[in-house]
Amino acid sequence: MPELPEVEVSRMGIEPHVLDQKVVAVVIRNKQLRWPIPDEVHLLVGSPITAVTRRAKYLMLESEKGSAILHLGMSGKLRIIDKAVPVEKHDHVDIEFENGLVLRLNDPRRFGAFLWQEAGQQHSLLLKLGPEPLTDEFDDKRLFEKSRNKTGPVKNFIMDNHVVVGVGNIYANESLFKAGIDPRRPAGKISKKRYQLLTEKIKETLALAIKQGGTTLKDFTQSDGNPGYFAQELLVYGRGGKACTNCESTLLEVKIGQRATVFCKGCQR
DNA sequence: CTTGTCACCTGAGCGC
DNA sequence: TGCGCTCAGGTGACAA
Repeated sequence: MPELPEVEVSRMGIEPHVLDQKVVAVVIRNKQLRWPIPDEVHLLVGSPITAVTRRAKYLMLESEKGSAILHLGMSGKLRIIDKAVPVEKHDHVDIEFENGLVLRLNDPRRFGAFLWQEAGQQHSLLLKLGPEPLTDEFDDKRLFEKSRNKTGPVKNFIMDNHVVVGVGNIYANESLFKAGIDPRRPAGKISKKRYQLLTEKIKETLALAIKQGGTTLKDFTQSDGNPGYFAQELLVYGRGGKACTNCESTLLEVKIGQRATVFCKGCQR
């Protein structure tokens, strides 16, 4: 399900309901997510949430004791609901708050994670992450320099979390189309000028997607249960075999690094 | 070091 | 209806 925009939309949806709210219970129905949920997550109980933050596609519920770290994997969804709402299939975790609301994690494929980070510590998963795409730390200079000597396709390069975080399959496809770059082109052979455009398009695409409430394909919903509307803006993702919106030629679909890749042979070089 | 492949898991959609 | 197959928005772990 979620790429950075969907996670950020979830964060914004959750924050007003849980900020400064004391956690009264953490209910775990199935601890077998990508990793077993550690017992330490119960340390959240009794303290108010001091912040809801995001790093890459990880969400952090912070408290004085430490932070609960949530990752939605491919199929995870978070909802803010009343405690009385009946539990459904794949509702693995509830975080209950003093105000009677519950943050409920539903994740059919269980590629998501629910982990714990001691106050003042940095979880090992977060240590090696590259810069946030929507900050000034992510710029064309960095992209260009990191790409030298890279022989693999540029699409894999921009999806590499060491290079920049939060660019998943949808937005990699979309950004490369908007920048007019063939996703198969070796990352090390792209000019600085073209990386400048790509950097702009990545930022622009992610920012627009957040504004639209994320991309609803099958099952993404915002934390209020409403869908995101960015799917209407998709120019190439999921449109293999259809006409390019720019030149009308047929969009090609190939696999790059096991992932569906759609591009226009005419517009992307 | 880099690069590529596999694995984790469930559900939807398709052809037969 | 049912079976078997493929595919799906992520990413750590491992092999080469």
